[in-house]
Amino acid sequence: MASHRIGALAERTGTNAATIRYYEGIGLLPRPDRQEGNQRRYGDDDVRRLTFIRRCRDFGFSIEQVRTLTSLVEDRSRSCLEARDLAHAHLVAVRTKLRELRALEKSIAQFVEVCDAECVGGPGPDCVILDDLSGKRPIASSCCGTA
Amino acid sequence: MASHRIGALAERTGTNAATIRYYEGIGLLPRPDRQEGNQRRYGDDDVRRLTFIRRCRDFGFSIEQVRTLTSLVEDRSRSCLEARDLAHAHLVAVRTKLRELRALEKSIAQFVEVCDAECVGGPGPDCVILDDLSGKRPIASSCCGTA
DNA sequence: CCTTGAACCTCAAGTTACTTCAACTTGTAT
DNA sequence: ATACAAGTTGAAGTAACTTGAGGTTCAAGG
Repeated sequence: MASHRIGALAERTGTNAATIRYYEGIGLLPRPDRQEGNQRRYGDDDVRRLTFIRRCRDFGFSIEQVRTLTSLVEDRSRSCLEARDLAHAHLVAVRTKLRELRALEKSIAQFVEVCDAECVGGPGPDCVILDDLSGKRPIASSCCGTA
Repeated sequence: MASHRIGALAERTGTNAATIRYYEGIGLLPRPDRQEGNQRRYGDDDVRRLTFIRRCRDFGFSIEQVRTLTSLVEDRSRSCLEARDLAHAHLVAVRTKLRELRALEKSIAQFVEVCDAECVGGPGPDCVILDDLSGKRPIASSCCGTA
């Protein structure tokens, strides 16, 4: 049985040690055994569990959602379909965000392009390209006229 | 000149009224005029500005980053090239976020797919798809065997 | 054996970006 | 006139951590 101290667990899972203690505090991780000098000792199960938690968090699940998911992992009498539904709901949210982000990327890229094309002669106080970002006018038109 | 009260501005921009007051408090939005009874009145400029802020926030830019961007929009004496550079830096950030989000979408979708494919016969106590998330095994394989 | 420095401990407070609440005032519709 | 929705303020609460203070414990070198 591999036994890790908090630093090793932290490194293995890419988690801050303080965050591990925090998770223990809120009951997301079980209280581990302690060695002689009161230091926490973790086993491979803990590595797996924390990896799972971190991955879910990275995926944007809230702590409460992760709690639900881990309880599903723990309690096999409950349906894996429940997990599927949770993941599916999350997928929908991710896809919405993705669509919006793509639109944003497009408009910023366009903005930068216009800048490159029209600001080369040097900027002026009447440059209007900043209006683009605030939606004052549609992107692309004249820019940087020196008064 | 269209003049909105806080509720109208909130609805138009998809922002909580409390958040609007909060933005005012931290100086992200200018203090608006007040009507007779001390209620805030906003114009179309405010609608645009808040729309811009919300858009940036939705895409993960911090309040401080948004502050920089809006100051560029506001202060015309500064170079539009500065705005270009900032926008370009933001574009890089957005693209990174996009990549991450796409990867996320892919893995959640895959997870849901595996669930759909393998859990249709009904879940069992030995369902192992949850192991996928904890990294016990690679995604995709048998699932939900009823003991 | 002793010391030194990294890693660990606890508990408290700080951070970001809001949201919620209480207690009150104003605006609007019947 | 009377509701009642929408607005006001200031303070406190929330999520999910992070940072800090002040004190142990552990592993290595002299």
